[in-house]
This record gives sequence, C-alpha cells and structure tokens, in this order.
Amino acid sequence: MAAEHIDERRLTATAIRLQGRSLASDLEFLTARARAVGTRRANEKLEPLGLKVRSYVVLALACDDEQPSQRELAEFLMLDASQIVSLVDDLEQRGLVAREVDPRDRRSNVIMATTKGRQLFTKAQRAIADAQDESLRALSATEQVELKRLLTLIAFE
Amino acid sequence: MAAEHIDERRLTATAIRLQGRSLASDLEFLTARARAVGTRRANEKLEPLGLKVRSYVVLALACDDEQPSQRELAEFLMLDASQIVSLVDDLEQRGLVAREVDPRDRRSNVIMATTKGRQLFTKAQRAIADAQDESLRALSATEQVELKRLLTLIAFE
DNA sequence: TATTGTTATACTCTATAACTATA
DNA sequence: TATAGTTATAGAGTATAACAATA
Repeated sequence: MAAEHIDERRLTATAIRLQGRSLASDLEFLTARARAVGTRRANEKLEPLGLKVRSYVVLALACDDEQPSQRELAEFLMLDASQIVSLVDDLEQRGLVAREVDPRDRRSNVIMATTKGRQLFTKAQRAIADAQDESLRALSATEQVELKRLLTLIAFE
Repeated sequence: MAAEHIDERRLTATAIRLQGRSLASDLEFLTARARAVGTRRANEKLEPLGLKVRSYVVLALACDDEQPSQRELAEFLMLDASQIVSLVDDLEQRGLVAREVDPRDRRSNVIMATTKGRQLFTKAQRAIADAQDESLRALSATEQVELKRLLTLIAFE
C-alpha cells in the first residue's frame, strides 16, 4: 500500500488518462511532482551515506568556503531557522561540520565543513549526480541547461 | 524568526553570495526551492477559499470528468493512498466532492465533484493562475511553455 | 530596540502496517 | 491470492512563540 511499492516514475495504464487533464499543465503541480520524484530518488542514493537531500544541501554550503551563518542557510534554503539548528546539530555530532562564532558579529555562528565532512561530501556529490542524471535522462544537453536556467528564474524570483 | 517574516522570493544582500555556489545549479535544490516558493504563494492565494495546493489538486481532478479512483489519484499525485482518504474526507464533508462505488469494481470509489465543488474550483483556478503568473513573471511566453514541457519530462519520466 | 541562535511546542505532511471488502 | 480503501500510528517536515546573548 505504500507509495514506494508502486513505480514512482512511470504511471500505470489506468492513471495515464489523468495526464491529459488540465492539472497536468499546472506549474504548481508540475514543480511539486518533479520535486517529489527527484527527492525520493536522491534520498535513496544518499541513504548509504547517512544523508538526505535536506542534510546534503547544508553540507554542500558548508563545503563551499563561503562560511555561511545559520541565518543565511535558513534564508537560502527556505527553511525556518529552527530547522537549521537541528540539521547542523546532527551534522556537527557526526563530525562533518563545525560551528564557529563569527568574530565580526558574536551572535552569529559560521558553519564550516571538517575534513571528514568534505570527504563525505565528495561521495554525496556523486550520489546526487547519479540521481540527477536519471531525472534528466529524457532531456538533451541543451534542454538540461535550459531547464536549470528557467528553474533558477522561478526559484529566486 | 519565522521564514514568513523574511521575503520569500528575493534574497537579502548577505545571502546573495550563496547563489554563486555549486549547489545553486543542483537540480534537486532548484526543484525543491521552486516548489517551496510556488507552494507558499499558491497556498496564500487559496487560503480565502479554504483550500491548499494539496486539496486543490484533488478537487481539480474530481472536476475533470475522468472520474478517477482514489488509487489513481494517489498514483498521479504521488501521495500515499492513506493521504487521499483524508483529503477526500475533508472535501466530501464540505460537500465539494462525492465518493461513488464503481459498479465495475465494487472495491473502488470513484471521485466526482459536486456543483458546489465546481463553483469553488472556478475561483480556485483563478487563484492558482494568479500565483503562477507571479512565479513566471520573469519568463517570456515561449520560456513559460518550454519550462512546463521540460518539467513534465522530469516529473513523469 | 532589533537580531542570531536556541528551545519547546504544535501542526502538517508522509509512510507503514493491519484490517475489510471485494476481486 | 491480490487489490481498493480505511484506520491507527509514527516519523519527518514546517511553523510559531519565547528566551538568552549580542548588536
């Protein structure tokens, strides 16, 4: 009965007729379904590493030498600040990232990846790339670039 | 401190630098953020009608004369069957949709919109169209069509 | 006074297993 | 034996308010 027990990508013959419906051209529906398909697939690939998309994105930004504050992470990832606390808690307890008080503003914590965190991130990038390649399978190289460009426009607009 | 208290579309100057990071070209991150922005906006527009994106999509398919079963809704919307139960329960209690046993397979419920449901759906379509127009503001007409085409490819692939 | 991070809390969303009725 | 729907439940994701430290 669980959704995982059915193929998450293709639809059965019985449900295909719903694809012709007006909802199928609704941006809200399309982004929600694209994200659901992609997140499920990516979480499966990340599972052996003990990561999910949620924790991966925090680790990715911690690895990128920008030393973001928790506030910046919350804003960029569109998560509540209280959610960042528990995501960073988890990564910190596993020795993957470290909090460091920002000397310029001692209210802020700057998040940095450890060596161990960077090593795991290298593996995680491969897992995410695998998932992404599967998602983009039906698109040409040009279309892949164009999709990302257009998604960026609506994700940050 | 809640995420709603910050602008959900534009980023503050402090977070803009994160946009240059490699994560910003990650498909998983882009679809997640595009969906988060879009769902938040659409839920705000739907709120006066007592709907959310989740309930809207069920109502939309119920209005489309295809008489989907709950199973088909679950599959198409990528929700668990048990979630469809509570969404249909809510819409049914409000007199917006009706369950009817499928005479060809008496295990199945066919979901149909009532007149009241169709009337509300007309208003909801306008609300969703408003939200979508805001999301697509930065795209040309051609780009809007192209984005939906490419999203369809990854959402159903 | 305002902001960063934190904690506690509650609410929504999603998944799992067990049940019933039909097939 | 398998499938559609239901129920109960638990876990993940998200939002809100209040607080301490700092600005």
